[in-house]
Amino acid sequence: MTQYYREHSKVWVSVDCIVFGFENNHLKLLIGRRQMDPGRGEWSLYGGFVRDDESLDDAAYRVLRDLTGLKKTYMKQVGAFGAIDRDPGERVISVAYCALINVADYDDKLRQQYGVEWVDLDKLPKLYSDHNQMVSKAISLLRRRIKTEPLSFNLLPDLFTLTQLQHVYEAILGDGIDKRNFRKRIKQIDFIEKTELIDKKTSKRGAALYRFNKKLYADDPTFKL
Amino acid sequence: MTQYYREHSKVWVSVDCIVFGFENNHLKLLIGRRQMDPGRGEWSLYGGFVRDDESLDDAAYRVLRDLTGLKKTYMKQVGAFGAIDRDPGERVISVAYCALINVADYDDKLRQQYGVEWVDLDKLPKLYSDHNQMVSKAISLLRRRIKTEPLSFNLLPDLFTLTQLQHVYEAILGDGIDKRNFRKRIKQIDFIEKTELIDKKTSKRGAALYRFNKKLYADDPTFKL
DNA sequence: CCAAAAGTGTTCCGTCTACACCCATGG
DNA sequence: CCATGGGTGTAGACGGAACACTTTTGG
Repeated sequence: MTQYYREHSKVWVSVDCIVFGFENNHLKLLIGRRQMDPGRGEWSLYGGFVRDDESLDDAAYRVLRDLTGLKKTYMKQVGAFGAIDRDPGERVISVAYCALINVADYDDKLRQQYGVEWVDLDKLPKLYSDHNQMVSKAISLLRRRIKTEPLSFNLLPDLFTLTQLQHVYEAILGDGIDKRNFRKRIKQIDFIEKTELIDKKTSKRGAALYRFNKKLYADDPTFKL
Repeated sequence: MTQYYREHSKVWVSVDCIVFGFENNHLKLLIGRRQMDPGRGEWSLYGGFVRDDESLDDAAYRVLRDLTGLKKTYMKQVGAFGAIDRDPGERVISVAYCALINVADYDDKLRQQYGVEWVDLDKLPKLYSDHNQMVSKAISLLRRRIKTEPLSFNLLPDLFTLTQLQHVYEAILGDGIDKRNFRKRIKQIDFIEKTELIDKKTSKRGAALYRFNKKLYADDPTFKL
């Protein structure tokens, strides 16, 4: 039976994590300098090889957890990248995953330890291999999904102001949104709850803090911005 | 340098083709009985292993061409499937691809020779391994994309009637569309050209035949049904 | 002459968009 | 007291959905 498999050759399979964050009203990407050959010193996504005892998804979660210490992150497969010479060393097929994390949850000591940086998405340098393509695909997926799935909350703290939320949408969609229209729409969404708490950090008057109610969303998972 | 790779293990990678067709106003899927172990005799998508000298996309095109003889088909990656035990024999990661073909272009002798059949999508049996999941994902991708990309033409002959076109949309989206609203929208789309030809096969009165003008679409690739 | 599919417009309603001013507060 | 960001409503435009009858012709 294994004869059937043996006729064919195996390849290395890796996962690469496209980690988005949100800071100073800008989308950021977590990238670092490659510390191994081939491509040593080039900017690169953070990745790792898939092991025998883990699924692709598990591999992606492991790689992200290794890097950030974060466990329950939003993660979605972007796609498999398999050009013959995409890796300059050997034939490696890579499966890209897109993660959305709250920058504040990421211990900055750990970040420095791994030598990765938050880079502004619109100042993204040339990356190793086909990583720029992966990022492009991730962004276009993100832009499409943000309209029908409550993704933005993954980029924010548990409590956030409506202005922050609006800035996330603007950063992802790439242009401005009318404040009144935005807030009108948000008000109609049950699972975005206003709390009694006030955030005084960003303004003198203070802004109401909101919260994403996961349970309410699970009850009625319809979303349309 | 290769030391770096050697620390990790390789896996088999295959591609599986989800081939959609359209016949008798229904979406059909091309599936066959597996002729090898493991899973001999089970219904299955048609697939093959990725070779050293071809990219993932090339592998998918090769597998589809082997099966159907068709070269310039619409094809899109659906995603990578990598559960540890998804293949009952060995660890195999599979990348699923979705193809849309015109049933009439597929030589029926060839089809029989390969022992594959067109099966109504809503009568789809239990398939081998995780192939049902692949199909589900392909359909949901298709439903989303059909609204913003001119995909339906791939399932039809070069010349088609508006009624046929409408049936394709109904089959994919899964419910009825108002004829007048549909035709109103189609009329606004420049790259769907009315020809002087009349199709008399489906009605006594005859229906105008239309054509998808690829060049016009390439000039202005905006589409919204 | 009739069955069967092709073809054709209008009205209504809900949704999206544009738009400008007052409020509260810390410094 | 003023600079700064927070918060609010309305009117007009637009697009999508509902809806029924006439035309053509092969048998």
